[in-house]
Amino acid sequence: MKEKELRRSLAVLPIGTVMKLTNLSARQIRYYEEQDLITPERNAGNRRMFSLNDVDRLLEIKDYLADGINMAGIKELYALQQQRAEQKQADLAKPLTDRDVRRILQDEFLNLGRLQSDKGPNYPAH
Amino acid sequence: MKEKELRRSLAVLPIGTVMKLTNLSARQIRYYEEQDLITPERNAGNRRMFSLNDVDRLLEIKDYLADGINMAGIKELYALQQQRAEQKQADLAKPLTDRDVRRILQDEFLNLGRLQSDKGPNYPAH
DNA sequence: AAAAACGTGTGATATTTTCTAACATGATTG
DNA sequence: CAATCATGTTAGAAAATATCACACGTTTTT
Repeated sequence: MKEKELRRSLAVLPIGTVMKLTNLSARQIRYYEEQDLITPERNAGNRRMFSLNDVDRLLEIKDYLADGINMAGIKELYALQQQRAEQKQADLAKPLTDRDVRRILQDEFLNLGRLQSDKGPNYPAH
Repeated sequence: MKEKELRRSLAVLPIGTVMKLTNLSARQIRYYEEQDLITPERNAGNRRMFSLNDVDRLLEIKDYLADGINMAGIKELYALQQQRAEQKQADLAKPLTDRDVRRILQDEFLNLGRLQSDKGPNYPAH
């Protein structure tokens, strides 16, 4: 699935194509960029070049706008989404620190203790 | 798989993008079109617009040329390939005519007859 | 060998596309 | 009502692309 993501993020489309694909005006597309909702690349001649991901996002933006959400709201949505993605990435990167390991082990011992002693008559099932 | 094919045949790329993607010069790309090896679409302003399939084909053409096949040869290859695709399509469209059915049945009967009589000592195995 | 055909590079010129920047505008919103 | 939002429109400049013609080194034909 890595190759596909690469393809989808390749900046190969000029604004004219994106206009047709999204039914947005050049003005709208540039404005959304100004609002940091998308960040198309630039080629050597300063022309904006868009990826399929950009097109997807523009279509999303259209939907959000149709739902009455304004630019600021959409930007906020993407910021949150971005944060969550980063967190997930970080979690994957270093799955367990030493502290995590110690904490987890300690928890297990605590549970062990609880299971073998201290079982009163109303000890919760399982 | 129909949606994917649609995407791959969408003419969305300008020649500049295709040049980068294929490492071919504009001259080469236009010449290959002149030789009917590709047929990019044109937008309202007469600019060539290419699909991902076009890019694939251009890369193929590059390979063929590197292998020493000339334009005419490549054109022939594609013509044959095209013919086979059409035939396959036709076969799928009307899988069996009445005549086919009768012929196939007759073949089976013939084979039956051969199996049950006429088996000499050297009858081929299977 | 001379001539012709191939595949490509290059240059000139015209047209189209895209860029930025500015001003305009109807619809909210404070 | 004044300000902000989201978009349209226009102007002028730069970039990308189109066609056409000529050049040129390599095969292929005659």
